[in-house]
Amino acid sequence: MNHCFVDRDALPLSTWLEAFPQARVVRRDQLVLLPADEPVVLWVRQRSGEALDAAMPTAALAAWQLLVLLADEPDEEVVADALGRGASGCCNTHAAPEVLQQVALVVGNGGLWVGQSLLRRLVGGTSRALAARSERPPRVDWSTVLSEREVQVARLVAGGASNREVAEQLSITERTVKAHMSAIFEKLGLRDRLQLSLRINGVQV
Amino acid sequence: MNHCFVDRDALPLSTWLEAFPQARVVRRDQLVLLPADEPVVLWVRQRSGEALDAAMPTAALAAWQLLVLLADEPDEEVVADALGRGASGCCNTHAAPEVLQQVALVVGNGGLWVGQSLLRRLVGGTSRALAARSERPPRVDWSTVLSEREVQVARLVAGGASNREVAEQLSITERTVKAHMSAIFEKLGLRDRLQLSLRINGVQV
DNA sequence: ACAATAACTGTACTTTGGTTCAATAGCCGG
DNA sequence: CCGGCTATTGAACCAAAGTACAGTTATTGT
Repeated sequence: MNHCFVDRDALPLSTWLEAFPQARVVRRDQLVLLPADEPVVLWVRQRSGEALDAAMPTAALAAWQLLVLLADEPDEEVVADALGRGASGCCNTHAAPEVLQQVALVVGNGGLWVGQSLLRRLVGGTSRALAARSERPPRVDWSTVLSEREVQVARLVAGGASNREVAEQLSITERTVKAHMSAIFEKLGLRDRLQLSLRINGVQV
Repeated sequence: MNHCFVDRDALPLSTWLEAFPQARVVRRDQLVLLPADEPVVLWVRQRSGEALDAAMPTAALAAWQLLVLLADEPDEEVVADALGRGASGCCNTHAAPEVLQQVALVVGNGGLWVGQSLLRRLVGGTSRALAARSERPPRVDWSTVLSEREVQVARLVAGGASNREVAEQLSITERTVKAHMSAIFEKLGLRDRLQLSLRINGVQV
């Protein structure tokens, strides 16, 4: 299976090429120039604020072309719209390489991939859901870098918990939570809890 | 893949251990103390008459933690609710070992197990799923609720920027950034920038 | 036995985040 | 024209986050 990333500019994210070193990267207006004789997954990026029309090709997809939407800001309506236009799936633009490979596996075998969190929204459920889980596995194995306790703290913080809430949850002092946080920042080279959240949830580097 | 059964008491059913002899069994309050360096499926039991809140963990799930609800009395609404809270599936508490293994296979590979009836509904098309969604308490669409400027601030903050960085980026005062943030929190009913990030990045519902 | 690591806590401090009082100015629809 | 919305900013303030320095306890490996 070949892979082709389609973006406004032909500037691939490093994660894309990590996932598929052989992948082609083209601008949107060059999409029609692709060779048409081989099966390919088109990874179409929709940037922040863009309408779906701007990203999705207007031409019909060939039978051997599979399309996955890479959304900078995933949104269930956009996903539903994309699926309605023939896309085989949707995931975050900044998803980790392993996730992209996983998506490719599912899509390549005729499946649909919409990401667990997004699918969950389609299914329904209460709007005030507390569970915060990314459909992406951690980008680096920070579980090996961090100690067991630090990972517990990091998990809670990444889910939106304050230091006090973490302290209550783990039955330790808020001071100790801070100590763990400082160690976490030091080890991972991060600045604050928001960046930690982005890292753990695989949203960003 | 490891398996951990979570119940009010740490008393596993025989079928559970038949399906996964290596499985761990813990009480609900011990959930956060689990080792964090290995992928695991959490089999959370909801006993008869219990609310979902009693069974489901309040803390955020890590990316490598998958959650399957074991319901003593499976109910379609409960299933939808559980999925909305981050579960990867739901089946009967007393399901046969082979069924549990089947569920584990699907869930472990990133799929959702929702049982035949609910699944059939989803296959019916996303449009119907969306229609069903619109009947429930509406989840505010942040990009339409916020003003244009607020959206700009929100995006930068969600990406990890500090107030000062946002101010520089938009050529305004840090004070103004704060004003926008307050308005954003008010409109979206959020507590701080970390929750805003989770909302915007689609990690949280 | 000893070094190293992890977990935990205290006091004190600086920085950042967020709110509460304001206030000024522009735009737009009724 | 005016009421409402938006953008902007100030000063002051409180709360939370994060750092610096210092210390105890337990465990583990050499």
